[in-house]
Amino acid sequence: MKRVPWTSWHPLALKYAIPSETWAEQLDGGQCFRWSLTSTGDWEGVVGNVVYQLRPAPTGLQWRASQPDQATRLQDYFDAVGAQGDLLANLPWRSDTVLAEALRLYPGLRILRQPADEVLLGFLCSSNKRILQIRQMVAHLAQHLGEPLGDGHHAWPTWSALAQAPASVLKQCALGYRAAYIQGTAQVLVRQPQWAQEWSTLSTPALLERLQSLPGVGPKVASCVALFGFARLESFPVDTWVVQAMSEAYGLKGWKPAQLEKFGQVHFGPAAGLAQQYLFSAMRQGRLGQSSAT
DNA sequence: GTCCAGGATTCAG
DNA sequence: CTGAATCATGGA
Repeated sequence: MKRVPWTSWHPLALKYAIPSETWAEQLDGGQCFRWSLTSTGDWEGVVGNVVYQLRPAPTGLQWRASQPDQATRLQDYFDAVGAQGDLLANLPWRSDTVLAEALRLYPGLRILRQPADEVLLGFLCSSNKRILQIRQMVAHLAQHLGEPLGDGHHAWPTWSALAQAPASVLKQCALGYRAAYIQGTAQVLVRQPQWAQEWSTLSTPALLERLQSLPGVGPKVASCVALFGFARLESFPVDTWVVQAMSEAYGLKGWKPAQLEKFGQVHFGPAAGLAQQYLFSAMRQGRLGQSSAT
């Protein structure tokens, strides 16, 4: 088996650091699905057709990649310039003790700027599944349909490969009823290779509508793709955990997802999606108290 | 064996 | 339009 042609190690300078207690939630907290903690304590993951490794060092965070010239790409992925960190100041944590607690639990947590194709494929797998199983489905898809990158790693499969995949191969990926969603969406997007770039010019409401025209994409998945894949930070995905958080910690019992989405965007403002990620993480890990918010 | 999952779609009323 | 049933699979 061919080996990963690693570059040398490079420093990764972040305006706002991601401390050690946040890394697991940052890279394995349900917004991305292809990072893993290695036996040596480093993080290893695939973005696009590139394998990356991250490791702490005495001089700071370091990374290397399976291809050269990835510095700009990785800096963008982790919002190295700190645009989101600056937005945190505008969230209502001064008056919202629930949010304040969630922010305190995961210092430095941010919305990764992932390729839209990967977010869409990942969340097409997400319906009615736990994060562990989403990871497994995506790993299977990459293994069977993605380009080999060395040492057993595989690139994300292209929509073309997904559209042409035999049913027997999709069956091995344990997608369940989501296989039809994935192949249906692939068959649409393979004819629009520039879809992400073209749709990126749409307003957020128009983008959400376009996304929901794809098979297997409803309100929640569209909201996640807009947030994680198109950097629409005002997007406020409402999943089972957010429903629970809003019900228990904010007293919004019985509210429907669409109502909670509206509430979130009004209450949290232009960076509602960022707030959502903190609340999601805290709730999912059972660390969100029941103190009331105003 | 039972229950349920970062929901979407289809169907009944 | 709203709410319920259905969907395929595997981990807990």
